[in-house]
Amino acid sequence: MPRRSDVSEIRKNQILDAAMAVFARLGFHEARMDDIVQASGLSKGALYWYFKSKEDIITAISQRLFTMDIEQLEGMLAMEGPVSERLLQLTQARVQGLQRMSEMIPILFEFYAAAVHQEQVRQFIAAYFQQFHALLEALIQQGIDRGEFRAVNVTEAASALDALFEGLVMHWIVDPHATHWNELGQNAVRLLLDGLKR
Amino acid sequence: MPRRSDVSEIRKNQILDAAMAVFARLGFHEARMDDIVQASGLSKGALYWYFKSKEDIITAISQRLFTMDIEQLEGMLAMEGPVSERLLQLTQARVQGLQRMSEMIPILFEFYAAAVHQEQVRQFIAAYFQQFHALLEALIQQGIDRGEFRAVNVTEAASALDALFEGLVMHWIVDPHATHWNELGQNAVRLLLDGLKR
Amino acid sequence: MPRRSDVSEIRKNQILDAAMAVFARLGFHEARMDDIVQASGLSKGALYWYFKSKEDIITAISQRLFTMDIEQLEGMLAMEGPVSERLLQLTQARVQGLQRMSEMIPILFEFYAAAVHQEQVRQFIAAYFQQFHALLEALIQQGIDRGEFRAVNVTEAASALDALFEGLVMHWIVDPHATHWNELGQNAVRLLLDGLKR
Amino acid sequence: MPRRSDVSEIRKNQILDAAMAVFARLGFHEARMDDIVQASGLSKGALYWYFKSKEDIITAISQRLFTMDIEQLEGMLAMEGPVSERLLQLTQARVQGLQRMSEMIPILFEFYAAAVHQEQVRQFIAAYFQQFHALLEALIQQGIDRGEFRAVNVTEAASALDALFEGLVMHWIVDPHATHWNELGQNAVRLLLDGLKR
DNA sequence: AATGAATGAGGATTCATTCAT
DNA sequence: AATGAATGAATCCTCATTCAT
Repeated sequence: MPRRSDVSEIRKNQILDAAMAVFARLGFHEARMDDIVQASGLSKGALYWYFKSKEDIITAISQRLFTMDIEQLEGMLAMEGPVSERLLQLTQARVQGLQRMSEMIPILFEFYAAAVHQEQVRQFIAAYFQQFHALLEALIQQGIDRGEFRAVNVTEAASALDALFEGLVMHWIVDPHATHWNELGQNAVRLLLDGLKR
Repeated sequence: MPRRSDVSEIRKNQILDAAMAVFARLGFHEARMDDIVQASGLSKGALYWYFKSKEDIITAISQRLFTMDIEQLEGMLAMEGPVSERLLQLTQARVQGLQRMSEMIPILFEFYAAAVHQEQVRQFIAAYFQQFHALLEALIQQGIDRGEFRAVNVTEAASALDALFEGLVMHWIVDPHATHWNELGQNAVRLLLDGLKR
Repeated sequence: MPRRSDVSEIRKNQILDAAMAVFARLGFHEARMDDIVQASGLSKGALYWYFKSKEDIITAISQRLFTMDIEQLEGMLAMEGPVSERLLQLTQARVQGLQRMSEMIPILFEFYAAAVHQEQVRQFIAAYFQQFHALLEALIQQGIDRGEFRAVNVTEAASALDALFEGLVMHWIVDPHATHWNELGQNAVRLLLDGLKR
Repeated sequence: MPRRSDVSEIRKNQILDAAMAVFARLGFHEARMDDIVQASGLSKGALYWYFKSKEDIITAISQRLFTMDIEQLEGMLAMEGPVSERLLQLTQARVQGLQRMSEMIPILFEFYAAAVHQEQVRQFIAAYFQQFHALLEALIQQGIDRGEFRAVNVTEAASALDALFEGLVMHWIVDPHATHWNELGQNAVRLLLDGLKR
C-alpha cells in the first residue's frame, strides 16, 4: 500500500534512471530534455515538477553516484585476515562495481568535467575521494599495526592506492570494452603491496 | 621577411591560445565562439577563415595537448644510471609538466568527456596513452635486463605506472591548488619501485 | 448556520481578494495562477472550482471595481444646497475613494490596457464612465436650472469634469505616493466651476 | 550614400516600426517576437542583434513616444497673442497629435500599465508629464503677467490643465473612434479659461 | 584575408488548465 | 468541494555558421 509521498520518490527515480541512460548515451550537453522526457515515459511538465532544471537533474545524479556505499566498504575494516588480502578483495569489489556500471562511465567523465565549473558537483566528488582515502588510510594503518606492512607514511601509501584506482578508470578511454580490468587492478595493487610488505 | 604561411600560422596559434584560455575558464560547451573571437582579438570571420568549426578548434587543441614530446621522453631510455632513478626523474618531469599547464587541466577533463562521443578525440588520447605506456614498458624491461628489477610481467607493471600517473591528475579535482603533487608522485612511484626491486 | 452558498461566496471573495493583491503587485501578465493560489490559501483545484479561468477572475474583479456605488453618488442629486458645493463634495468623495483603494490603482491601469483587447472589460469601464457622466450632466443641469451656472452646454461641461477626474488618476504615475490629491482635485474643479458660474 | 553606421539606425527603426504596429494590435503580452520578426521583414537573429530582449524593444518605444517634441511645444511660449488663444491652439495641436497616432493609443495604455512595474518606463512618462506641466505653468504665468488671467496659483491651474489633457486620452476607452475629440478638448479648455480670466 | 551583420533551427523552461482521486 | 500531480503547447532567446562586402 504505497503512501502518497512514495509517488514522489518513484517519479524522481523514474526520471533519474531515464536521465542517466540518456546522459550516458549522449553526454550532458547533447542530451535534450525531450530525450529524458521520452525515456522517462512522463511528460515535460512532470519532469519540471520534480526537478526545476537540467542542472538539478545532473546534481541529483551526482548525489546518486558519489554519495555511496562507504559503509559497505567500511566492512573491510572490521574483517579478519591479512590486510593485503582484504585490499585485493577491495580492488576486486571496486572493479566489479565499475564493470556493473560500465555504461555509466561516460557519465563519470561528464562529472569530472562538470566539477571544474560546478562547485556543488566538485564537492560531491571530492567528498567521495576523501572518504575513500580515509578508508584506505585506516586499512594500511591496520596492516602496519599488525606487522604486515613496513612503517610507511600512511597518507602517502593511501594516496598511491587512490591514484591507482582512479587511474584504472581512465583506462576506459583507451579501451572502453576492456574485460581484463580485474587483472589489471589486481596486478597493480599487488605490486604496490609488494612495496609495502616488510 | 615573413612568408605568407607564417601569418597563417601566427593567426592559428593566436586563435588556439585564445580558445584554450576560454575553454579552461568555461568548458567546451559554455564557451561561445564569440568568447574566443573576443579573446583572440580577431573577428568572427577570421576565426572561421582559419577553422571551419568549433569542433575543428577542439580537435586542433587536442593535437596540441596529446601530440607531444614523446621524443623528449624517449631520451630517458638512452640515459645511463639506475632505471628506478630515471623513473623518478620521469615522474618529476611529468608532474612539472602538469604544474606548468595547471590551468589547462580543466581542458583535460573536457577532452576525457569529449572522447566518449568524439572518436577522433578518443584516438588522440588513446595514442598518447599507448605511447607513454610503450615507453614505460621499455624502461621496465631495461630494469629487468640489468637485474635491477624482478622479472615481473612488464606490461602489468607499466599499466600500474600508467594508472598511477593518470590517477595523479584526478587529484586535481580534490585539490585544484595542490602544491605537493611532486611529493605525491615521487612517493607513490617509490612504493611501486620497492615492489619491483629484487 | 451558514447556507451552502455562503461558503461559495466566502471562497470567491477569498480568491478575488488574493487576486487583487497579486495583480496589484505583479500586473495581470506577470501574475501566475500559483501566486493567487498561494495568496488565497486555497488549492489550485479550488481556484478552478470557483473560477474557470484567469480571465474569469479578471472579469470578476472588473465587476468589483467598475460596478459601483452609482446609487451612492446619486444621493448627490437629491441633496440640497448649491450645486457647486455638492460638486466639490463629490470631488472629495472621489479622491478619498481613490486614496482608499490606492494600492489598487495599478490594477486600474491594467484594466485600461486590457480594455483595448477585451471587449467585456471595455464595456464595464465604458458603462462606468457613462453612468458617472450622466450623473454629472444631471448635476450641472440642476445648477443651470437654479440659476447658479451659466447656460453652458451640459454635455460639454460634464465631459470636462469627466476628463478632470480621470486625469487626476493619471497623476498617480508621476507621483504614486501623492498626498495632495484632494487639493489638486478641489482646486481644479473650483477653477472649472468659476468658469461655469454666472 | 549611406554610411555603414546608418544601417544600424535603419534596422532599429525598421524593428521599432514593426513592433509598434504589432503592439498596438495585440498588446505587449499577446505580441510574440515572431510577430515582430515577420512584421519587420527581418530575421529573428537580426532582431536580437539590435535589441537584446523584448523588454528592450518596449523601452526603446517608450523613448520614442515620451521623449518628444517639447521644443516644438515651447514655441507656444515665444508666440504673440492672447495666452488663452495659444492654449486653445495647444489643445488643438495635442488632439491632432493624438488623432494622428490614434492607432498607437493602445500602446499608451500598455505603457501606463507597464510603468507600474518598470521603473524605467515610469520615469520616461513622469519626465514627459513634468515637462508638459512646466510648459503649462510658464504659459499661465504669462497670462497672469499680461493681465489676461487672474492671479491664480500657477501650479494648481497647470495641474488642472494637465488633468484635462490626460483625461481626454482616457475617453478613447469609452469611444475608440471618437471624431469629436477636438470639440471636446476645445470646450473643456474654454471652460477652464473662463475660470481663469479676470 | 578580414569584417560583422544576418540567419534560423533548436532548446530549456513556463504556466494555464485538467483530472484522477 | 478540494487536492495537487500531470499535461504539453507555446515562447523567448541562443549561438554556430554563413555571406555580402
